[in-house]
Amino acid sequence: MSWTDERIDQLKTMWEKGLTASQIAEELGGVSRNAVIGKAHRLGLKSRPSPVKPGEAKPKPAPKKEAAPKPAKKAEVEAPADEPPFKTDAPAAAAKPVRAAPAPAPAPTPAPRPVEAAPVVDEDEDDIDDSGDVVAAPEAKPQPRIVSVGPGGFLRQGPGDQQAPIPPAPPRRLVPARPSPEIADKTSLLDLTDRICRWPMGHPGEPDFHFCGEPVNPGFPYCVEHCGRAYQAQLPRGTRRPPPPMPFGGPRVR
DNA sequence: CCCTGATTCGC
DNA sequence: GCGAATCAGG
Repeated sequence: MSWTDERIDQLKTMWEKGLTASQIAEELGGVSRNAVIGKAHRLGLKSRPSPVKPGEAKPKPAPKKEAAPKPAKKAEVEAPADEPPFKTDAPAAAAKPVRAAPAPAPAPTPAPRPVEAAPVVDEDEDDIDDSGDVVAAPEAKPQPRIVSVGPGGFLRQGPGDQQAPIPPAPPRRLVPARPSPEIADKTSLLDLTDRICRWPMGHPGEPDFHFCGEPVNPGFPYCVEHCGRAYQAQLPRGTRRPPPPMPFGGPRVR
């Protein structure tokens, strides 16, 4: 896998959202946790609480690379005696750049409590459907853990991932298993071109995962509607409009 | 042990 | 530029 612009963008988004490198790697697929971290650093986005002690000296541990079947090593030339070696242990205040600020005051980035997207309310049938078969709510889906981040930065998580507050008693009817005839002509990964919107609908692995498929907003990878979602400016709190409704199988605006 | 991110360094 | 190997803390 290579780092396409899209993947880089996803990486950035997820990284900034505080997802772990593992989660990001898993989400992106085809890359390892290390790859994600490495890329993140190369991109310049770093930081985030690292377990490694920052203030401690970093004695370069002898590179125990066992894999050194390479006889031809580049000659390591020590710096000539241009400069008299400073006493490395001397309190040279200006001798070396101080790298560990004593008061880093770790950015109090409280894991940005991802707000669970408002449940998709399907109220078009309301009180009907009480005829005959009772649709037992599946309740606990074996879904392991799903964390997806759309290009807009919205973050969605699996059920068991967070949110203790789910006390509201489960309604008797959750999802009336519907055949979903509208998912017949979904846009699959293979259908993607440069001219059709590649905004993900649903999540990889789910049976109805597909892409938007609308004609793109010229110059962008998404249609006009999803460009609005992807390139939102962070509005100040309060001014923010609540919920771009998740248009899963929803209204094709246009 | 598991997890995490940081760093190094051969490719 | 990439990422496995390695390090190091929790």
